[in-house]
Amino acid sequence: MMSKQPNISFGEYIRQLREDRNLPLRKIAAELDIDTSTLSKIEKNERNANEQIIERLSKIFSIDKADLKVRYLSDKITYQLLDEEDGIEILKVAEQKIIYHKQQQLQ
Amino acid sequence: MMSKQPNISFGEYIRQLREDRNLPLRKIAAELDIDTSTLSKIEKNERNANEQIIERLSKIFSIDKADLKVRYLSDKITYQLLDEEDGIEILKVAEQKIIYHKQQQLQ
DNA sequence: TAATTTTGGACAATAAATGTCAAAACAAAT
DNA sequence: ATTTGTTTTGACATTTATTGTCCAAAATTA
Repeated sequence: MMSKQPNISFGEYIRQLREDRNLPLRKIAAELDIDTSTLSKIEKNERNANEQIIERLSKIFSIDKADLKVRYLSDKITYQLLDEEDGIEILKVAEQKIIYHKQQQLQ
Repeated sequence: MMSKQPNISFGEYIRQLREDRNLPLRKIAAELDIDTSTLSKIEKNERNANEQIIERLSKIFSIDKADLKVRYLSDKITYQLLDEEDGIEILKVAEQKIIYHKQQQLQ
């Protein structure tokens, strides 16, 4: 389970990591091999990250990659359901379906 | 809460509704104002439905629209997380985020 | 076998995401 | 207040994904 600040967004989280270390966008963007402007947008949740970016961010900041991925994907799902009436129930049903599929995979 | 067969997919579900009534794709597709082939693909989860289609399906089959939407969106989320290691945890975190946002909206 | 239904592939048109750049806005200020 | 560095914003071309549509083959049923 994630320990701290589960309700901070993915973008806010990596911005926090970066600012804690007093690093400019320029530096991290270079390490990620993306444009400064793209990283700025990722930190403002206006652009998507991807597997490679998450991988590299986890290395740069020495954090768990799986944890970062959870933050990223949970954000995306949250965003998809934010305007839905039955967001919570949709998640519950999705959970049952995933459990069911996992079960099927074992057979 | 949805009562029956929560683990059947959206496509399988509406196919079942249709076949229970012995109706051809042609007829339902006409009512939905979409191509027969598109409806076939929706029933095989190879194409997306949308708000209008869900709305009309719920009327055609006299079922609850919200329920149908839960089926549809939970399917989409399930599909997104099916290959993820931490699918369940991602959903839990998303749930917390949604609850948090809902809470914020009230203030 | 004929009639009907269903499927799969193809295609253009539309929409969404991506990578890139340049200029504007902001902050350091000392 | 002008410089210096950072961040944000918008624009744009390119790529990728989705949509609507048609048709022919495959499958099903009569």
